[in-house]
Amino acid sequence: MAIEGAHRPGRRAVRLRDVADAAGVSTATVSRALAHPGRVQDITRKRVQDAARALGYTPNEAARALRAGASRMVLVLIPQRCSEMFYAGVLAGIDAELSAHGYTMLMGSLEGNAVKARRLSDLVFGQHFDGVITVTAVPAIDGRSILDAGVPVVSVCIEIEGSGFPAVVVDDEACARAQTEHLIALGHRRLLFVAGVEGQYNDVLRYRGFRRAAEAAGLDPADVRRHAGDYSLISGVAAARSLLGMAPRPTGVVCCSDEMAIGFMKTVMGAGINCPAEVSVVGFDGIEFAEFCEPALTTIRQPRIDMGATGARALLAMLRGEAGAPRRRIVLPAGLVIRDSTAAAPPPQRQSRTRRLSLAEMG
Amino acid sequence: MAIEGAHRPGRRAVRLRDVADAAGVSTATVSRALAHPGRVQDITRKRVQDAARALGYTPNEAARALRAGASRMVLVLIPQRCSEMFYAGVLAGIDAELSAHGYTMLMGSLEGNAVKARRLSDLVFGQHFDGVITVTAVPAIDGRSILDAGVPVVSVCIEIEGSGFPAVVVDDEACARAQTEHLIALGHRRLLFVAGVEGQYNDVLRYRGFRRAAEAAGLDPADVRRHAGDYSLISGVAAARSLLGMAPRPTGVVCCSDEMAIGFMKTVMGAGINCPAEVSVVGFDGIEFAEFCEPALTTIRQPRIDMGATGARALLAMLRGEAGAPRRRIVLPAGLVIRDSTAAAPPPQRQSRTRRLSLAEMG
DNA sequence: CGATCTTTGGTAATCGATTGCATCGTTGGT
DNA sequence: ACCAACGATGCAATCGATTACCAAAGATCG
Repeated sequence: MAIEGAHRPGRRAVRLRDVADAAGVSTATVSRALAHPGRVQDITRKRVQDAARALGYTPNEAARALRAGASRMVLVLIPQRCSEMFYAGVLAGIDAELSAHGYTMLMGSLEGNAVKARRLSDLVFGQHFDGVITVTAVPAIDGRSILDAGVPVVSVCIEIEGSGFPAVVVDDEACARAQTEHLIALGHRRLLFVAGVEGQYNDVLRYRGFRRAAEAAGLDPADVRRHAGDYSLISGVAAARSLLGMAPRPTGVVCCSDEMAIGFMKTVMGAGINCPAEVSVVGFDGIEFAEFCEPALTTIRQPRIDMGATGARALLAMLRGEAGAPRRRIVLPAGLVIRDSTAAAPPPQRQSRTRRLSLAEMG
Repeated sequence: MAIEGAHRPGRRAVRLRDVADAAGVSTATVSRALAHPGRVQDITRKRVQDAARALGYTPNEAARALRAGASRMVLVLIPQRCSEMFYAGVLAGIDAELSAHGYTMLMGSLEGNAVKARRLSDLVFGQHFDGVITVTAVPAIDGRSILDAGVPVVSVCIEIEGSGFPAVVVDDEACARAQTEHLIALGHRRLLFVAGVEGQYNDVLRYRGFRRAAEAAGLDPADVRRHAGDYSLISGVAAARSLLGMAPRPTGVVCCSDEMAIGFMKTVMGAGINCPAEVSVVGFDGIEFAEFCEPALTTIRQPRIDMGATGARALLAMLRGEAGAPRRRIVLPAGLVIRDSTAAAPPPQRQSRTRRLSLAEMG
C-alpha cells in the first residue's frame, strides 16, 4: 500500500497469480515452470514464460525469503569512512566470490548513529541476511552483538577475539616486524610507532611485532616511542606534529596504515623536514595512492582481493553447513614493498644539527 | 555465551508465537504490545515485553516486509571501485538523512559481473527496496532498467537523461568553466581536458564548459585538446603519458577527477616536468588526498555530504507520496579551491626550451 | 438494574511464493 | 481389456507478522 501510494498511484506489482491467470494455469504451475523448467510440459512452460515476460513479472523477494527461510543475501559490515580505500579490494574479492555462488553482497555500516545501528542489527537478528562478513570491529548494539544473532559470521582483516568465528588475516605481528626490521637495517635507531585503533587486536599484534624487532636489535627503550592513531589521514597529521616536538627526534616511523603515513609525510615535509633524507616512513596496507604520493611510500602490501575471496569462501562453507567447523584463523601472506619513503638513517651529527635548525624556525 | 550464539544449524529462531506462548497471550497481543504499546493494558504489556526480552525475540524481516508491502530499506548503487573515495562523503550524507527517518541504507554495485547485476536488479524489481539512490550510471540489465521497476529513484552527482527522476548535482558546466578560466587567468593558452566517462551527461556538460571558456578567451582551437579518461588514478597516468608526446605541449590541464589529476601529476613529475612551474593541473571533486599529494591540488570542491543528504531528502519525499512531483533537478553550489598545483604559465620561450630539453631526454 | 459505551484481547484473513500431496489422464504391460 | 505406473497439474498448507473484525468484560448512565 505504501509502495503503490508513494510512487505510481494505481499501479500494482505483478504477482504470480496474475501470470497464472494470463497463462490459464495455477500458481503452482507458474512457480514450477520458472524454477524447475523440467517439471512441466514444454508447451505449458512456454506459455507461462511468455506470460511472465509480457507482464514483466519478478518474484516478490520478501515472500520468497519468508517461504524459503533464507534470503541469499550477505551483509558486509564496513567502517563508515569507507573512504579508507584499503577496503575496495577486499570488497571486490568478497563480491566476486559470493555472486559466483548465487549470493548477493550488500554493504552497511554500524557506525554513525545509534538508531541506524539498531536498525541494521535488527535486520540481522530478523534473519534478513543469511550471513555476515565484517571488515571492521563489531560493537554490541543495545547490549547484544550481531555475533549472537544465530547467523554465520566471518571477519576479514580483523580478528574478533573469543568470537569462535573464523577470521582471515595477515600475520600482523610478522608484518610489523618486517616494517621495523627494514628501518633498522637502514641504520635507524630512534623509532616511532603510529598506532591503529587502541586495543583492537590488530593493533596489539602489530605493536608487539614492532617492540620485539626493536628489542631484538638492542635499541634503547627510550628511543622507541608510540603515538595513538586511528588509521585516518588526519591522525597521521597529528602524529607528525607530535614528532616535530620530540627531542631527540625519531628518524624511522612505522605506521599502521598508508593513509596515516601519507598524512604524516606531507605534514613533516611541510615543516621543512625531508623524507626520506631525514625521516623514513613505512606504511601498511598497500593502497593505490601509496604509489602516487611524494615520496612514493614503502609499505606492507596486503593481499586484499584474496583476503576478501577467502573470507567469502569460508562463509559459503558455513552456509552450506559443511561438515567440520571452519578453521578458526586463516593467515595469508603479505609482503614489504620498498619504494622511496625509506632510506639510510642520517648520520648522528647531521641529524642533530638539522633538528636545532628547524626548532629555531618554529620558535 | 558468544559460543552459544554462534551459528548452530539446529537452532530455530524465536517466533512471535513463542513469545505469545511464554506470555500466555495471543500473537495479536504480542504484536500490539510491541508495536502499539498504548493498545494493551500496562500489565499485559510488561508481561509480553519481559517474555520477548527473555527469549531474545526480533521480528522476522521477511514476514514483516511481506505483510507491510514495504521494507524500509533503500538501495544505494555505487561504482564497484568505491575506492573512488569521492563517494564516502556522499554516502555519509545519504545515510544520516535516511536513518533519521527510519530507513536503512544498504549499498550495492551493478558492476563487476553479469550474474550479480542480474540478482541485484531482481531484488529491486522484486520490491525488496522501497527506493533507490544511485551515484553511478545505471545500465540496463537483461534489457530492462532498474528505473522501470516501479520504485522511486533519485540520482546524486550524476544525471540520467530522460529518466524523469530527480537528480542532485552541481553545475558541471559552470564548474568546468571555473577550472578553465582559472588557468586562463594564469596565462595558460594551451590546454588539455582529461575527460570522465565518455558520453555520460556530466562529461558532456563539463567538456562544454571547458570549450566555452576556451573559446571565450579566444584560444586557438588547435591548442585545446581532449584526452579520454575514466576518473581513475591509472587513467590520469595514461593522460600524462599522452601529454608527454604532444608538441607543443599544453601547460594547463583540466581534470574531471582528483584521482586522475593526482595520477597525472605524479607521472609528469616522474618524467622531469615540474608542476606547477611547467604544467598547471586542476582537479575535480575535493577528496581528502587532494590536500596531501605533492603539490597540493587545486580543485573543485563539491558539497558531498550535502548532495547526499539532499538526494536522500528528495527520495523520502517521494516515499511519503508527497503532493507534487519532486523537482527534476536540484543544483548545489560548488567552488574552486586554489592550492599549489596551479601557477602562472611559463613564458613562451622558456616553455619551448624546456620542451626541447625533455624531448631530448626521452629520445 | 438494564442499556450502551469502552477497553481489552482473541480469531482468522492477509501478504506472495513454494511445495507435499492428491487427482486426472495417459500409456504400457500382460 | 484391465490395472499399474507415470507424467502433468491443481489444491491447499505453509512461512511469520500484522490488523480488521468481533466478542467478552467492565464502566457509566438514566
